[in-house]
Amino acid sequence: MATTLQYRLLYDRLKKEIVAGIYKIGDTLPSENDLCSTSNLARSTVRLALLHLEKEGYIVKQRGKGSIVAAKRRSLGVLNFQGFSASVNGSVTSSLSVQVPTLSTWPKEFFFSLSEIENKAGCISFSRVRLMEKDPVMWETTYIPNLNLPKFARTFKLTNSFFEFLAQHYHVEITGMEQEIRATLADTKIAKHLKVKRGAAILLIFRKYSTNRPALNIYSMLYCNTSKYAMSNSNGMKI
Amino acid sequence: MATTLQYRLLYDRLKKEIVAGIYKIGDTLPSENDLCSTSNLARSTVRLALLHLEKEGYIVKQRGKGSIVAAKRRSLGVLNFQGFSASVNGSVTSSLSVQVPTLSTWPKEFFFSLSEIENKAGCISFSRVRLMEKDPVMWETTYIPNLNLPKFARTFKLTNSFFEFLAQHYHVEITGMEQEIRATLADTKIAKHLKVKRGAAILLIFRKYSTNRPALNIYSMLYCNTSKYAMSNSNGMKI
DNA sequence: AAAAATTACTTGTACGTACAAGTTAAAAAA
DNA sequence: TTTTTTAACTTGTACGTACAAGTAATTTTT
Repeated sequence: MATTLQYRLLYDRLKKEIVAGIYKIGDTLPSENDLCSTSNLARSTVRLALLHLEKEGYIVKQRGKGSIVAAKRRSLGVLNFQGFSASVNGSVTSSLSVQVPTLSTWPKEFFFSLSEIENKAGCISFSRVRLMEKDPVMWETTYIPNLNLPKFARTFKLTNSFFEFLAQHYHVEITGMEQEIRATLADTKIAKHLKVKRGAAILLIFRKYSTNRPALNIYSMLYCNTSKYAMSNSNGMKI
Repeated sequence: MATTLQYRLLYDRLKKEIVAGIYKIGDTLPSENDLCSTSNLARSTVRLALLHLEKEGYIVKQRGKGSIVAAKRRSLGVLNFQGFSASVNGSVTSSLSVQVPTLSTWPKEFFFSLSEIENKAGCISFSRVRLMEKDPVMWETTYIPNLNLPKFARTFKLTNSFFEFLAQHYHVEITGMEQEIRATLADTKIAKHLKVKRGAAILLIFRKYSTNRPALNIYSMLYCNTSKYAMSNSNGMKI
């Protein structure tokens, strides 16, 4: 259903024209009064449209000057906190399998403390390397407690999006995330997987995702080569 | 100079009352019409005040219901050493001054692209080293455009909290943050400030904070020694 | 007793007017 | 030519009216 809200229509039109490059970064939009007359709207309605454009970072308003088209915040690179496949914008990404899903016990000295239930359930783990433009940039090992996820190890394919798979097959939704970030030096194993020299600077991230199943947390350990692509949060994160 | 803007006065009053706990989280503020009559303002003026409160996360508006006091979003995605400013947990933290606030031009090849306005305004920068239990763990350089922040360079003391200072003296509130994270190797300068060996693994973070002043962004560059303390987001980040 | 309709609230959209305040370029004065 | 003033723009604030649309409790109907 298409909206018939006047400010929405103007907002959509201007946004389209900015995205299409009709108004370029640094350009000033037509003044509010101009927009009023050309679109036959009251100024308050025009201002409402501009307010939303500003809120989303398409323009910056300056008293006495006008509404200036801004460089919309978009992630330069790579991995945001929402998961690899979700954040793609233009770059070619893919995955290499390192270890297919395997049921075992939890590693000793695990990087997050586990609940008794998780501990008893045992651990499914798998490992893959992520590529950006054919460069390996991230080596990711994921650990899940083996809690009521029938047939997971057999049916999950490493080329799939893990979180989408969980949502579709088990109705598991991610509700939160904690992480610890360190810098470390590449050892032989890391060097091999990420194709860097031993002693290169590597980003090391431990993550704990909580889900809508209270006992089910997902853990992951990431080694990242940030020499070419940085880790970033895609768009102005609210704090 | 105290402002005489009507919406500002109402905004300040409501904000104070929220912070003071007169309106608690989950409470609904008086309706827009109530605020109109009690404060003798037009509804558009009242809405302007509420708009600003909403933008800064003090309230959430819901059509048909009202303006509901929200838990102000605080440092959800901000990576930090456990124990700095927000989430103190016993650790003794302090700051060492490296460079007091200085007005100059922006560094060439700045890590974020600057707007024309920011570029012309020039740059105030300062630099400090953060300690955890007497260990230097972070070397932070902050860059601010010199935009309508009178006397900043002289009055800001490096032992103060920078964001609190901005809020108190200039009504500047942080509304968002973007960051880029890399791993790098310590050079001589980093080694000296963080007391590590050259070639040690160092976390490098570029941040861009946006504020309630559309043209005013705050930039900072952080070198972190994560060998003893990791960076983490304090509480389960909503994703 | 349960379902439907009404009513009284809430915020959202849209119209209008008027003046204040910041910016910039052109015109006037030095 | 240089400086100052003016004028013509821009967005910001503040007032007003009217109705649409969502919410929730009450009243009416079934």
